[in-house]
Amino acid sequence: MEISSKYNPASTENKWYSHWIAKNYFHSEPDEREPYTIVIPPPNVTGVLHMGHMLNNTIQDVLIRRARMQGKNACWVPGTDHASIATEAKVVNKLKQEGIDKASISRDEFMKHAWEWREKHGGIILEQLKKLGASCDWERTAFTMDESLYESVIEVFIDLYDKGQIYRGVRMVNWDPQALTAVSDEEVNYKEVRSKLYYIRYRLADGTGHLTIATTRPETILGDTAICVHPEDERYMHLHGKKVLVPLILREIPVIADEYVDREFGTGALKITPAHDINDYTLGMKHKLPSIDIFNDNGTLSEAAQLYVGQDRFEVRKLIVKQLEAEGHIDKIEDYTNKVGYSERTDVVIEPKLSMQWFLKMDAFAEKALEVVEQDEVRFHPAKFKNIYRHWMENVKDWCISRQLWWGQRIPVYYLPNGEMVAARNAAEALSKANALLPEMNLREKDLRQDEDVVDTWFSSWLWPISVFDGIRYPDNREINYYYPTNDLVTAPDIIFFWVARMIMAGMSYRKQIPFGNVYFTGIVRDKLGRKMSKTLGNSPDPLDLIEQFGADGVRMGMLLTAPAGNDLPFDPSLCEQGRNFSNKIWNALRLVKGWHVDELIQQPATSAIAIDWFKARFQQAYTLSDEHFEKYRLSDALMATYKLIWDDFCSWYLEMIKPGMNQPIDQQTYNQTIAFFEDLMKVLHPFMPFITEEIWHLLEERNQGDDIIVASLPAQETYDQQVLAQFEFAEEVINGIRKLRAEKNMPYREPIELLIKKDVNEADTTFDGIASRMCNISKISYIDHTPEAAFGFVARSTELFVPVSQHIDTAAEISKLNDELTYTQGFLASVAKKLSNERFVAGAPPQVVELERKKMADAEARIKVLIDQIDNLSKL
RNA sequence: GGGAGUUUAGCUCAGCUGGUUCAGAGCAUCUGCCUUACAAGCAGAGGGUCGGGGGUUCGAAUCCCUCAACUCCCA
Repeated sequence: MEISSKYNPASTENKWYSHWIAKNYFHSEPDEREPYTIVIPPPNVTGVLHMGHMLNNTIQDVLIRRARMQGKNACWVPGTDHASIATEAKVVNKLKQEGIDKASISRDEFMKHAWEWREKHGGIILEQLKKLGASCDWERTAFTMDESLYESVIEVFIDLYDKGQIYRGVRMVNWDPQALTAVSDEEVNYKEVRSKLYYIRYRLADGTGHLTIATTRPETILGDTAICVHPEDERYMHLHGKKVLVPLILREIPVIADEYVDREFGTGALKITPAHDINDYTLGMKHKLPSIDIFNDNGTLSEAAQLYVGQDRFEVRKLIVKQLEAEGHIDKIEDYTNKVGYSERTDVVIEPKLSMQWFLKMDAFAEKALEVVEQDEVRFHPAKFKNIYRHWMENVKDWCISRQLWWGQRIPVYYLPNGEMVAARNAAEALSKANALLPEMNLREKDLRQDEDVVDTWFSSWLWPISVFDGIRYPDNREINYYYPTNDLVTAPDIIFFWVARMIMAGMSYRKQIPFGNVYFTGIVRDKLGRKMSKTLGNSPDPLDLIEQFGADGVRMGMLLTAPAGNDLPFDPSLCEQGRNFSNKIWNALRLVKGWHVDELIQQPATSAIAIDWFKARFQQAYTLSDEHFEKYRLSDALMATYKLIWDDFCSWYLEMIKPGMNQPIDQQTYNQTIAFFEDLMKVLHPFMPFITEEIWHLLEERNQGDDIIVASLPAQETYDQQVLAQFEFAEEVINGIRKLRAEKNMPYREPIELLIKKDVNEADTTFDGIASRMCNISKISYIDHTPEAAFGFVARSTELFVPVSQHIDTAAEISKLNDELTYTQGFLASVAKKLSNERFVAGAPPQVVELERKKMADAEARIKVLIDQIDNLSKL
């Protein structure tokens, strides 16, 4: 068979992905097998694949593929969320470019445009996942605006509304003046910015002087309704109850006292703008202050501001400072660093704003959701995230779920003419509910008005593990009963509250069951400078470019190796190189093995039989280790164990042990066993590197239809021979000793050497002698009882070994080296002896530990004797 | 300001409930090799006072205290 000398990922990857799809291997239907389910954390439908997704989905694919090969019914549900703010912004923009103003079209028309946009641009990210090898059940692809998911959201809203858990109220919300909607606390990013602290004078109304306050937002003075000082602040005692005048507009406002004020900050006098600051709002409530909202929804000043009406808030800041200065109100201006909230969606500065919104009460949800995590019913990996989760749950605030948008599930609340409300699936149902409520009014459909807003996107995502199986609308359907609860959720830690927490809440509430058993928190992918990768920074490599460069397998491996759970991942594209190199290594091993020709007539060499025994044991040992790592969700360690098994044990050791001589045939038995090993290795590696393993699977042997590695069973776990592993360890020490000797003494591998072992052959373990001979090009191994002259010696364990040489030995150098080792060993002995002579140690330490120390002492003594002998012998030369 | 976490080799990280002279892995580095599977490779080697200080203990990277630096979350 002709096998190309370089592995070509691109063609291989497309070929096998199509094959898997054609065979429908990714699809799952409920059956009698044990289910293994993952629901994808739905990416934003407007998104494109970034490094975080790559990491996240690689991990999910590893878990899913492994489960599939374990014989479970593996089901990975893909999908996207509708990202109301982001998508609406895109659609509005697109319309604007076409000369259409959103305000000029109807809600229905807008929705039509939005769906068009989604058909055209949505789901790019899912296509990209295929390049990565993601084995999602594409037939199950879900979207949060799909009819069944949409209706589920409405059902849940109505249910919660009817239970009184959803309420409407005026609250200070995070207002996004660009998207023209409220956003949740979790959608505000606080950034440190350099700004100014303005010291502004307010004249006393009685003309007896003035009072200076400090603020970062001078434009908001127009909304001031009080000045607050600390009650015990002596500087201001005399002002309590007096009035001051707001500069420029000369509104009279009181000076109040409250312990909230930090006397150290600024001048110790705080201006209070209840409509535009959350703390001021609280104070305003407490002191019954009026609240003057000076901003329009788009961030310009309103009539209530009296000045600068219609101008933008940041523009006004500049203008008002000038005017204040001109009129002598500015005391001084200092540089100042503070944190300002930005909208995660539009990146504009959030304006705290009072508005009427819908809220969901959280406390009842939080209690149960906390409990299941505390009790490890839902397990977090790594567990440290439990603390963060607990802290949030214990301080959880009601969830603002309304958004002033059209793209999303419209709030199913209908207002009656008298101001009462009903929640209903549709207008007809609302009408009948309304008439039941107010029979005497004889209402008609046109008397009802539905709320204009939609619910937060996360209000659909939190139902995701249930709604993708339609478990809200049909709580007893076959799918939800089979697939729920799902097994693992893989996500980045920054959205632990967005939905890990809320999915658990929804699960406990609507299924009385956890939504998933394990949550794997990935790291956040950062660049070399430690910055989060983002489109705005432009510091993220294009994942598809990487795949092209290193192959999907290479990229997958590069990401996994350096990404222990929960640790940030400083990404460097060269990491993928390691993955690519590994692919190539495997490919070359295949070329070697498939290059042999088999002679059925020749006997299996004894060395090959031993090599096979050893590798069998070694394989099981590493396989077990890798499995243990999986149990702990330490995927990078599991991969590393497999990597070393293949590269070091299989390629560097095993293949070298059994490799026939140049142009020599190999015996049938060894060949078959080697192919079998290769197959097992590919199976174990498959979840990590699906493409190359499938390719090699098919190159190793002719396969029947349907005999594909993706659906093969993982090798069985067996107990293994510990003894042969121990024997090998000694052989390895000997071989390494010889290699080192050759390197140091410039003895090329080509030249055969003799090996003399100072040991009684009847006591020696000669199992690996043949293998050592092959690997080190040893012409003869002899067991001797004396120390030979003119030979380089070295020690493995407490056995002396020698390689006779013809050339001159630098005895002084040899002796010096032996002396170094002697010193070290003597030091070691001393430390052990000290320990053992300490009665408190012998009495206090557990017997096994003491026993171990005794053995160490005996070994060290034997080794010292050997070393001294050697030095003596060399000295005689 | 409140909370959590991190600090071990040049880099990224392992080191579980103290116990081999325990300090380890991968990558990177250095040296020697184009040994017919592989230079995307082979064979060797070097490299760390486990953030600083103090304590508990027969024994501390591991437990306690303290200081410092960094990161994240919340306000």
